[in-house]
Amino acid sequence: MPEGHTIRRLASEHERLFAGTPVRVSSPQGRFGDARVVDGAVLEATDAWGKHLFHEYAGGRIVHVHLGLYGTFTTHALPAPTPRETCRMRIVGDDAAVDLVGATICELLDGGGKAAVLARLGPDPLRPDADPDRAWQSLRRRRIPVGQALLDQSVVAGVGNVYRAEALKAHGIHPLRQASSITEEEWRALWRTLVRLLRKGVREGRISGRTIYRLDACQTCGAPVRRWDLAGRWAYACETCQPL
DNA sequence: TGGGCATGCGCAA
DNA sequence: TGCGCCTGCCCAT
Repeated sequence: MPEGHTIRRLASEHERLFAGTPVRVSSPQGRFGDARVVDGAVLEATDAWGKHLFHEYAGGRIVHVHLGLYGTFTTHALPAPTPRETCRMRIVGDDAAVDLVGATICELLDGGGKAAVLARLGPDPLRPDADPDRAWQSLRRRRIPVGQALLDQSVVAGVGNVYRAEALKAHGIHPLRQASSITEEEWRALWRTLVRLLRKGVREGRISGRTIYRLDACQTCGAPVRRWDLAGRWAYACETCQPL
């Protein structure tokens, strides 16, 4: 379930479990060979930006994780069970262990590497320092549908298919409207909704209260939900609530 | 019990 | 443009 709210929760949990103490880091599967570089190091802090998670170790070593579509972290009490064969990274601390499987990215970076990742990302609605105007400046120049632009992580970071569908629906905006046609007022309202929905997702640990995403009928008016392929991802709209 | 699908993204072709 | 990643969930059988 990895949209931005999931990553934020993982960052908080991992910081609570491990921050300030040395941890054992390994790669039972073997595909994260650089695990040995941080094995035994102190995890100083965690950070989340959009769908990207960072474990920041002493000495400027940073482990960067992106879960992709079906990567997951699981947390175990100690003693941790034997890791499954596909476990990309295991972290063991004083009180708990976490296992990572199925991730798209699990790599070692330095500060410059992290900066390069962040440079490709737009503002994250979950971050207090996020600048929605940066996203607006980016959005208004795009000659693509607004639904496509909202999934572009260089415009806004952390929004996935569910939040895209629900946020546009909440404001009666059809996903196929041109990004450049969105007014500044509409964008500010959309941003506030993204902040509200993502924060709710962090609080609840899941995305609740869907009104169109993967539903047959609009929960507002009962009209059938239209679904079509938009740049390789399913898009959803109630064409009564969101006229084009 | 097993097939299909997906809240994502990078890369090869 | 389509595949690989390699899991969890839902649904048909």
